[in-house]
Amino acid sequence: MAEEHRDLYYHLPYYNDRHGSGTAGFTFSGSSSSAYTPLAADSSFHNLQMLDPSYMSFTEMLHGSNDNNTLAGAFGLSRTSSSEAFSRVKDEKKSIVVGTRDFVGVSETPATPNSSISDSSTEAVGNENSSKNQRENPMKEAIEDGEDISKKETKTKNKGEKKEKQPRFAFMTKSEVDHLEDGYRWRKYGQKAVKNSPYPRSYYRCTTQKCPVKKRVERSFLDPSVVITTYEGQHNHHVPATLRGNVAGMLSPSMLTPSLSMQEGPIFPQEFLLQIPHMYNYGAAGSTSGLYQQNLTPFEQLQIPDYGLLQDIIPSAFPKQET
DNA sequence: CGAGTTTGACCTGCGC
DNA sequence: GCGCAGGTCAAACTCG
Repeated sequence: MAEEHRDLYYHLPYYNDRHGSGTAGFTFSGSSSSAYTPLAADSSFHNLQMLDPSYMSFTEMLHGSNDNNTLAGAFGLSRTSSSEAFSRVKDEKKSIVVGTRDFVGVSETPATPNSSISDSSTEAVGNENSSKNQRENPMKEAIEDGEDISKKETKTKNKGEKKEKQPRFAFMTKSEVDHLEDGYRWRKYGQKAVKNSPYPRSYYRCTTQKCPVKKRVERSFLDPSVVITTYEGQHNHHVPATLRGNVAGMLSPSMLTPSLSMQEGPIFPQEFLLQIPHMYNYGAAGSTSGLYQQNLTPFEQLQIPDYGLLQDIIPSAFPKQET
């Protein structure tokens, strides 16, 4: 009831603003609190709406040129109004936002909005619906990176243990490095070959005790320069001190502290901030390992395995080309 | 020696 | 029921 499964996929194409000069290539569609307006979409995801491009530098976004002083503002979310912002999302059956330039975000709400994170029975229903929706809806299937959520949840459900539905964030980042530094410490616990992709998928867990956060890292085979990082769950701790200096220095305290407030619900924007690849690591002077400076259309960036179906579903959103 | 990585085995769900 | 694919485990290994 209080919690629900949410998957948010943000596309962080690349980051030009290495030195915070305010010339970031990271932009959002829309502006201000409506930047990340969830769009009502029917169950087949055909109700996709292109938003008017309005640009905002990454730096501005991070430093709060928007209403709420955080990235949340850029997404139309804020620390104080995140529930409101998300409620806007969850009121919709499904939502998708596509920016017309450098940012593409897809937000999605659960098939069972009322399912509780701790209510296994409700969760079971949600699982069924989720699986069903995935089959019925290629978009959803693509977005959820196959059926891993339903699989996982069903798996745990069958074990008789209730496992929280973990919200997920996926970032697509142009990078030559697979494992993007994000301020947290991770332990790799698995690697699997991915079907239809020459690139393996790596599985990481946060090494902090009792922190449930996992992430998966894989590389798009259509555009090997794109790394897809999917975060699952929420950190219940701060960024490790050894890394915080690097990270926290770039973020306001308000961006850092709320990540602890699990009981207040997911604070995605803040987590998001801390998990933005490249913000600090590859922004370091002298780094040559990180980012391309070239421009890409969001559609080029979207052409990763799991998102390829977007092209079929919303052809108007993609330039014509053979894949 | 501890922390992290590698990698094959195992488990589970789904489609046929 | 079987095979496939995704996800996880855990022993062995590497590294600092």
